[in-house]
Amino acid sequence: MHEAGLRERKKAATRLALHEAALRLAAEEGLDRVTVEAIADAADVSRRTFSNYFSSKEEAIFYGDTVRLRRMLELIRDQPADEQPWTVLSRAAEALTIEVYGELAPTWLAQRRRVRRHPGLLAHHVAAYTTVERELAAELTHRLTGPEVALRSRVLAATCLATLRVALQQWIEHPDGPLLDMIRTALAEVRPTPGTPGPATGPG
Amino acid sequence: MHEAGLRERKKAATRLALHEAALRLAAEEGLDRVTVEAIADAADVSRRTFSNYFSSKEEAIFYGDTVRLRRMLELIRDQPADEQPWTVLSRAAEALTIEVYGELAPTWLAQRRRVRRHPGLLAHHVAAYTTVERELAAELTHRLTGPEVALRSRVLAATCLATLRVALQQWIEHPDGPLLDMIRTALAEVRPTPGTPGPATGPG
DNA sequence: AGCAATCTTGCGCGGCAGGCAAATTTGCGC
DNA sequence: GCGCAAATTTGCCTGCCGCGCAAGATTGCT
Repeated sequence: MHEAGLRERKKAATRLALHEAALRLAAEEGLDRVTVEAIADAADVSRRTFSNYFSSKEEAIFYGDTVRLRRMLELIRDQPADEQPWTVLSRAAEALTIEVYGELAPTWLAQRRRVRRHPGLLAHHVAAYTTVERELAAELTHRLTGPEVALRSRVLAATCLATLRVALQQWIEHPDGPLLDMIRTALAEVRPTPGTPGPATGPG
Repeated sequence: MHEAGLRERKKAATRLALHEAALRLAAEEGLDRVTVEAIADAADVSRRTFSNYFSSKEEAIFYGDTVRLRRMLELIRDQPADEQPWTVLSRAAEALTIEVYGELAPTWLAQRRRVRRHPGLLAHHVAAYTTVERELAAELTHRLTGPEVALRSRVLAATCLATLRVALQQWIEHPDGPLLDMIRTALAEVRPTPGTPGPATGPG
C-alpha cells in the first residue's frame, strides 16, 4: 500500500498551491479584485481545473482551516473512549494549537487580517467549520450516554467549534499573547474546569 | 414620528414576499431549478429589484431566521441588566420559541425539510446566525465583568446561537415533541442549570 | 510497451451580482 | 390638491462564475 502515490501528491500540491494563491491574492488585491482565473494562473493551472478542486474562491481561501479541523478529528479519535467528552475536545483543541502554531507565521496572520475586512467572508469562514461539524458530532456520539444522544452530541460539536472559531477570530484581530491562552480562556468560558478559577459572570 | 410610513410598509411587504416565494419555490422545485428571476416573478417585482433586497436567493430563503434572531435581541435587551448572562440568553430563547411557535406552521416545517436536502444551504443557514452574532456579543458585553470581556462575550454569543441552530435543525429533521423541549435540552447540555438533572456525560 | 483509470484543459451555456441612469412612487410643505 | 425632492423600481449591460461535456495528457499497473 502506498503512503502517497505521485498522483495523490500532485493533487495535494495543486490544492495547496491554489489555496495559498487564493489567500495571498485576496490579501494583496482585495477579494473582489481577484478573479478565479488569476488564482488559477498563479497556481499554474487552468481556470477549469480550479473548479475541479474548489467550488469558489472563498472555499479555496479557507481550505487551510478545513485541513486543521480534520486534523483535530484525528486527535480526538486518538484519545481513550472513556474520557469525558469536553475533556477530549479541550485536549484535542490544545494539542492542535500547539501543533500548528509554528505554521501560523506572521505572513499568515497579516493575510488573514487583511482578508478579514471583507464582511462577506465571515460566512464562508463559518461554512468551513460547519462542514466538519457533523463528522465531529458523529465521533462524539460514541462518547455519550443518556437520552437525546443525537441532539447532545451535535450541540457539543457545534459549541466547541464555535468557541474555537471565535477564539481564532479574536486572536487574529487582537493577538495579545499566545493563541493557546486565548483558546484556553474561550474553552473555559463554556465549560469552567474545576481548578481553573472561573471568570466572574455578571455583577454581584 | 411614524410607526411605519407607507414606504416602509411596502418595503417590508416586498421583502417578505420575496422571502416566502424563495422558500416556497426552493422547496417545491429544488434550489437549483429556481432562478432569481422566478422568485422575483412570484413576488411581482423585477429581477433587478430582487437584488436590491437580497444578495442571493439563499439569503432570501433564510430571511425568516434573521428576523427571528433580531427579535431575540430585543427580548434580551428587555431583561434586567444584573441577571446572569446565560440566564438572559436562555429566557430570551425560550420566550422567542413560544412567541413564534404558532407561525411555524406545518407548511413551514415541510418546506424547511425539503430545502434541507441541499447540502450547500447549510452554510447559508449558519451565515444567517453569524450575522447577528456580533450584535449579540455587543449586547452581552455590558452584562459581563472580569478579564477578557471581549472574548468571553463573543464566545457566549457564538455558543448560544450555535446551540439554538442545532436544536432547530434537529427538530426540523426529527420533530418528536415540542420544539421548546428540544431547545431546553440543548441549552442544558452546554450550561446545566442547578435543579435540572444534568445528563450523564460519558460512560461510568 | 501497452492499456485502463484518472486528471487536466478548452469550450460553451445558463445564470448571477451589481453599476448606471431613466422612470416611477412616496413624503411633505405649501 | 400641487409640486418638488428624495427614495425606490426597473431595464440594460458587463464581467464573472459554476459546471457539463468531451478531447487530450498523465499516471499506475502489468
